[in-house]
Amino acid sequence: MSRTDYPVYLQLRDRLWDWIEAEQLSSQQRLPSERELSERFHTTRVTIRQALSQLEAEGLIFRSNRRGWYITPERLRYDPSRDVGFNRYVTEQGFSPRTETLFKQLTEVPSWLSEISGLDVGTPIYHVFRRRYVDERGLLVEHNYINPAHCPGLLSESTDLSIWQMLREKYDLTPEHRDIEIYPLALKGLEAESLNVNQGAAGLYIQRLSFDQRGDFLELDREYWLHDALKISVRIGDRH
Amino acid sequence: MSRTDYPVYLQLRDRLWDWIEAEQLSSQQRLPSERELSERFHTTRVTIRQALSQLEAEGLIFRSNRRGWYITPERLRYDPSRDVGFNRYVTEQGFSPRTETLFKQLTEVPSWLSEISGLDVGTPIYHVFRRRYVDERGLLVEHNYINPAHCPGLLSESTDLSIWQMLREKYDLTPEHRDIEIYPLALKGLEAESLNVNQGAAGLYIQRLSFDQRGDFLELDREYWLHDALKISVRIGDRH
DNA sequence: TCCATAATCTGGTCTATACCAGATTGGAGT
DNA sequence: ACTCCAATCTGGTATAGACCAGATTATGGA
Repeated sequence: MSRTDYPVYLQLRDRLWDWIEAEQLSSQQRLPSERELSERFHTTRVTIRQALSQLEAEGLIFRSNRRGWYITPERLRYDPSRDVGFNRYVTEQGFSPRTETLFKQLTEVPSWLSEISGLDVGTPIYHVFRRRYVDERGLLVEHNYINPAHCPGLLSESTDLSIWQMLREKYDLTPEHRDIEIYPLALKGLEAESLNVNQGAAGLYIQRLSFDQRGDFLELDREYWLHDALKISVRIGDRH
Repeated sequence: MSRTDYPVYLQLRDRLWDWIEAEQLSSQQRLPSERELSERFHTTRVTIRQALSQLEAEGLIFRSNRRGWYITPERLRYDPSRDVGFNRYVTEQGFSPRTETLFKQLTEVPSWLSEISGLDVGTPIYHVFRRRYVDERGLLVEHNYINPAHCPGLLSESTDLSIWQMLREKYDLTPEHRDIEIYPLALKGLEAESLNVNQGAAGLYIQRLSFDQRGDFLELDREYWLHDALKISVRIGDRH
């Protein structure tokens, strides 16, 4: 029934898919090693790796550096237009969240940030770098750049929870409008290392630039997600 | 100056990047063949392909099936929350758009569409499948499912321009609210073939589900974009 | 029991080679 | 000039092997 000119690695993809279904492997479970799979399916490691990469691109499996291949959990639904914190999203969907602050510092506005925020180069700015987990899988890393003019002393607070909740409750800050950018990219450098993926792994970039009522810059959020980790879901035009 | 434990294919990536800059290759220009590059950089074709794939993931170059590698054009800015037609977007940004209708038909609502639209299974529905180009590069394919109850005779119109414009001007239809979903996926089957990319090539999926004031289903739009083709850009909360 | 270390297992990288199929090109014949 | 077809060029697929580095596991001594 299968087309004979169908490449071996795509046939293997289908057989692996079926095998995973038959074995009822579930979220975060480990597959047999590449060597074992290549024997079981009578092919070479190179070809089995091509098939595995295919399933990886499709989001069925993911790799953990030099540890093996695992079944990808369900995507997290995510609405970047809302201020709801990450932790609430995750728990609402029945997962367990965790946030790690990798570093936080007071630094100076670089030129690229000056261009999009309107702040002068060299102005003080908070910079927080965090990693977020769902069910102990690191799904994204996030850079927050926050205008200290509106929230002095922020860095002495804990940043392992929602920054927006803190800004709202402690400093009475709410964004009036936002510029959001989203596009696929390759995870590289610090972001790839922090997420324990290969250089060039597929990712999704989400940037949120927030301003207050006076048009002053409040915060910039740059998120780097694993490509298979989320499903953006937004409702537009519904006021109730 | 380079770390000695840096893998060869990443070093090659850097050298290729520099070489492309030095040669001032620009949008849609072709690179030398893989065999030529592997000689020029004193390595094998397999390794040069790894480096090329890296640059492909980063969006610097793209491949055209069995023709060669080309420089990726700038990303198209795109706001899926607005009703502005594709053609207008593209021309506003200085590119030339083109749309091809691959097929259009009157069919029946399948179960998956019934679940998200609220229409009964088997209800008549228009189905249009189109391919969109920017500067003669096919960037996306798109499935439109339109409720014929609101726009009888739509299929006899030309569908090579904006469907929304037609719905608005000819049938006085405007969506009251929309559910939008966005996530990265692998392009497969019909979508991969229509875009002339390999099975499993990285892509971005955008789905828009539109309802009218009464909450009736108007239209479903499922777009499959090349991963390097667009940058989603949305402004939220700004009423002026 | 604990901890340091060695053996082992895993995916990651790389070479060298071969053949295939689709796309392009060049030339012969009209 | 034009058309058709064969030669050639391209990336795509596949084999068989090798070695590396990080992660895990087993082991043996304190």
